[in-house]
Amino acid sequence: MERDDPDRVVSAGFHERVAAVVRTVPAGRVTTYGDVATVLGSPQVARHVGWALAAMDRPDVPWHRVINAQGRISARGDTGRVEVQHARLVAEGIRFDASGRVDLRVFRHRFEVD
DNA sequence: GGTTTGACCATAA
DNA sequence: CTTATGGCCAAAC
Repeated sequence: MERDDPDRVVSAGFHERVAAVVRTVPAGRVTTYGDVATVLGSPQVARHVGWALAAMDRPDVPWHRVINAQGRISARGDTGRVEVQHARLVAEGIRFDASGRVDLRVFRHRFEVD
């Protein structure tokens, strides 16, 4: 990471691009890591999307609207964040089924596809 | 500077 | 449904 200033969030170009994309997701909608990665250029960088989001604690980035391709909230070990993310999505109108999954057919945001 | 890891994904069994 | 595997690439160690 940037060993210069821990306070100065991030300056990595990748993270910034991820932030820019995630910011375009409107409330009441969700997107997936793969989708964000695809918009960035390659669907294979999905892992980095999640990785980048982990470094973004800024309020201007709706990171909670980013879930995995299975319509589920991902949290490798840190379950605390999952509850917050789930609560935020529900508050925005996202509906989860009994299995805790989101219907991507309905809530998945399309990135300006013509 | 090589190895491990990771908020993933698709596919196979 | 779950588990395993390969892939891709940047950060962390």
